[in-house]
Amino acid sequence: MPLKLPLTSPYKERKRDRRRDQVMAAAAAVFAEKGYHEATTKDIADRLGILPGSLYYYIDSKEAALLEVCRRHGAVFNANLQKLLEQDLPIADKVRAGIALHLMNNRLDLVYSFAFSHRALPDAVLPEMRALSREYQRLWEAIFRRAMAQGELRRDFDAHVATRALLALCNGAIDWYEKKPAAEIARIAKKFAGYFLDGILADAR
Amino acid sequence: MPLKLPLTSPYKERKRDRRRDQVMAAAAAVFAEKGYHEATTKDIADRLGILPGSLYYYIDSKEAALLEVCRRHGAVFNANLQKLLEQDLPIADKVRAGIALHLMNNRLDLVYSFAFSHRALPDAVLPEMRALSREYQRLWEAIFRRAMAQGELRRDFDAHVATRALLALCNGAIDWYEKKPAAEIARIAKKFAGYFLDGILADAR
Amino acid sequence: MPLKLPLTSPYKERKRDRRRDQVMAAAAAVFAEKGYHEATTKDIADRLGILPGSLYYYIDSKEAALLEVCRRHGAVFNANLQKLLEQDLPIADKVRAGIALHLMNNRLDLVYSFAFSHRALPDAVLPEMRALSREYQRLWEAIFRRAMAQGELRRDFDAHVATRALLALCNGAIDWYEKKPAAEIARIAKKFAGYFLDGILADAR
Amino acid sequence: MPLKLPLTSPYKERKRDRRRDQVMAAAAAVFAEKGYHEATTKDIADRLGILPGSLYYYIDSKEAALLEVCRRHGAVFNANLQKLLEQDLPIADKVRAGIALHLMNNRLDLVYSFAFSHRALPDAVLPEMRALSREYQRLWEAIFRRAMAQGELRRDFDAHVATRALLALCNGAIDWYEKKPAAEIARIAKKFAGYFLDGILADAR
DNA sequence: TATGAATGAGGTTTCATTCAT
DNA sequence: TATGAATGAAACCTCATTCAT
Repeated sequence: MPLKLPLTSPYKERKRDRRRDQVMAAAAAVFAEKGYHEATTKDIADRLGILPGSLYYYIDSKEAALLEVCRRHGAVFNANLQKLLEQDLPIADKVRAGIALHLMNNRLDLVYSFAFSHRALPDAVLPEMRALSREYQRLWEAIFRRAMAQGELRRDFDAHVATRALLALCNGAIDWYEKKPAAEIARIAKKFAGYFLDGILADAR
Repeated sequence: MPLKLPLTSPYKERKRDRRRDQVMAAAAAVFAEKGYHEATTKDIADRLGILPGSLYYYIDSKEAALLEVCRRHGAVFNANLQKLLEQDLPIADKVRAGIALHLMNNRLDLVYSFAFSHRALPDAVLPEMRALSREYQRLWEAIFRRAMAQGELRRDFDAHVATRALLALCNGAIDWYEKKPAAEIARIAKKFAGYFLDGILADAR
Repeated sequence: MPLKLPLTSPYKERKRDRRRDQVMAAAAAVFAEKGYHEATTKDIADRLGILPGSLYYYIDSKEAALLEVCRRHGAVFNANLQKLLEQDLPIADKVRAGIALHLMNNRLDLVYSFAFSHRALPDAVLPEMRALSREYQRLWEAIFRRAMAQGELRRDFDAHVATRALLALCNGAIDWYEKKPAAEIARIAKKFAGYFLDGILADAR
Repeated sequence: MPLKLPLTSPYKERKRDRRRDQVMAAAAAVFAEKGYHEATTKDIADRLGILPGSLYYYIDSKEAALLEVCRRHGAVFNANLQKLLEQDLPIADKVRAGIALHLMNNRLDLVYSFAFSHRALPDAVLPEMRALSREYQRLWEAIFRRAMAQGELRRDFDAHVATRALLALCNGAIDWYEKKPAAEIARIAKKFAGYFLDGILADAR
C-alpha cells in the first residue's frame, strides 16, 4: 500500500493563504464601501469572481470575516501609531504625521474607522473592536501626554478629549473625502491638522 | 335639513396628529440609534407598543418615515443656525454656541447627523438630505465668512474646509458621547470648541 | 317610565336600506372595475366617503358583500332573460335583444359577468354563482330550444354549446369595450349578434 | 501555465436552463390557474417542491416571472398564427385551424389568454402584453383581409370586430372547458368555429 | 352612524448559510 | 476549489376585520 502523504504541502498552504488574503481584502473593501450590514456576501463574492457559497470555504461566517479584517487592519493602525510614539519629534509634526497616516490608511483600510462608530458593527465583534479602538486612543493619548510633559501643549490640555476630537476629525474627513483623489485628501489632512494645532482664530495670540 | 358637520373635528385632528408625532419620534429614535438600515419596523413598533403592520396606519413606508423625520429635524437645525448667523457676536461665541446647539439637538434629533454620512441613507432620501445638509454647511460658511470680513479669523482660513472640520468634530462627538448625560456632553462641547478655536499648542504664539 | 318605543321606525329602516343600497352599489362598481380580489375595502369605502371599518356596519364581510351584489345583479339578468323567453319573436330578434341586454346591463353590473369566470371568485361564493350562472344558461338554452322546435335553427344546432359561445362573445365584448361609450357598445353588440346569427362567410349559401 | 477553463460547462448550463424552464412552467401553470394576483409565490414554489424564497434563485421577482412567461408563450402564439397566415387555404379552414391552435395552446399556455384581459395583469407588464396581443390580433386581421380580397367573406365584414369576436369565443371557451379532456375541447372548438363561420340560423340561405 | 386605532394573517423578497457534487 | 440548489429566518408591507368611542 502506498504511503499516505500529508494532504497539504507547505506550498499548497502558502497558496491557500494567498487566496485567503484575497478573500479578506475583498471583504475589507466591501465592508469599507458599504458598511458591514449593507455589505452582502454576494458583494464580496462578486469581487472575487466566485459564488457566495464558495466564500465559506475560506471564512466561517460574515461576522468572522469582519472580525479578521478588523484585526488585521487594526494591527496596522496601532503599529503605525506605536512607531510614531517612539519617534522624537515636535508634537506638531507628530499630529500632522498621525493624521496623514490615519487618512491614508483609511483610504485602503476604511473598515477600521468603522470600528470607531459603534453603529454598523454586530454585537459579536464589538468587544474586540472596542479593545483595538481603545488601544489606538491610548497611543494617541500617550503621544499627547509626552508632549505635555515637555510643555508643548497648553496647560488646560485634556489628552483624552483631544484624542477623541482628533479622531472625530479624521473619521469625519473620511466620510466626506472618501471618493476624492489622494492629493485632495492630503490637502484636507494638512488643513485639519492646522486647525487642530493652531485653531482658527486670528493671531491676537 | 341638517347641517353637514365636518367629519373630523379639530380636536380629533389634533389628537391624531399627536399620535403621528409619537410615531415619528419613535422612528427618529430608532433611526438615530441603529441607523436606517439596521432599524427595523419592529423596533419602531415595539417602542410604541404596537405591531409592525400597525405602523402603516401612520406612515406610507419606512423610507417615507425617514424622510419626514429628517425634514422635521433638518428644519430645526437650519433654523437654529440661521438665528445664530443673524446675531451680533464674536465668532468664538458663535462657534461655541453653534457646537452646543448641534450637540444638544443631536441628543434628541440624532437622525439629522446621519444626513452628513452618506452611508446609512437609502437612495430615495439622499437628494433631499443632501440639500438640507448643504444648507446647514452654507450657514456655517456664512458665519465664518462674516467673521473673516471682520478680521476675526486667520488670513489663510478656509471657510469650506473649516466647516467640514467643525461638523466632523460634532458628529464624532455624537458617536462617542451618545449615551452620556447632558452635563458631560456640554463639557465635551466646550472643549471641542476650544480646540477648534485656539488649537492645542502651547502659547509660543 | 316612558314607554319603550321600537328602536327602528319603518322610516328609519327605509333610510337605512337606502344606505345599504348605496354600499352595495359601491361594492358592485368596485368589484366590476377591479375584480373581487384586487378590490379593497378601502376602494369601496372611498367611493362612499367613509372609512373601511365603517363598511362593517352594513356588511358582514367582503365576501358577503360580493355574494349579495351577485345575487342582486344575477336576479336582474335572469329576470330579463325570462321575459325575453316568454316573448313571441323570431330567434334572430331574441338573440339580438338578449345580447344587447347582457352588454348593457354589464356596463353597470359588470360584476355578474365575473360570475361566469371561475377565476376571480372566492370559493365561498362559487356555488351560488354557479347556480345563477346555470340558470342564465338554462334560460338561453330554453330560448334556443324553442326556436329549434320551430325550425328556426340549423339541424345540427347544439343549444348547450351555442349558449356558451354566445356568452363567450358577450363577456369577451365586455372585457374589450368596457370603457367605450354606450353607442360604440351597441354597434359592437349588433355586429357580434350578426356574426353569431349568420356567420362570416360570403353567401355561397 | 494551466489553461483557464470556463467556469460553467455547456452541460451544466443546459441543466440549469432546464430547471429554469421548470420554474417558468410552474409559474405559467399557477398564473393560468389563478390569475396573476391570486397566484402566490408559495403556489409556484409548492409545485416545484421548494420554498418560496428559493424561487428567487431563478427569478428576479414575481412580476419578472410573469413577463417572461408571457413573452415565451406569446411568441409561440404569434409564430403559429404567422405560419397559418402564410398558408394557402380557404378561410374556413384557416379559422378552424386557428381556433384549434388557440385552444390547444391555451390548455398548456393558458397564461397568454390573460393578456387579452386587462384585468389580472400588473401595470409593469401591461405594455408588453398589449403589444403581443395587438400583434396576435393584427395577424388575425391580416388573415381575414386576405380572405376578403378573395371574396370569401361577406361584403359588410369588419375584420377588426370579427377578430375580437373570434378571440372572445376562444377565451370564453378556455374559461369553461379548462379542465375538460382534450377530445372534448376539440369538439367544442369545431362547433364554435362552425357558428362563427356559418352562424346558427337555419338555411334560409 | 361613523371614526380612530389596532390586529394578525399572509404576501413578496433578501440573504447568510449549508451541502452534495 | 468551487458550483448549483436550496433552506429558513427575518424584513417590509397589505388588508380584511374588530372594537371602543
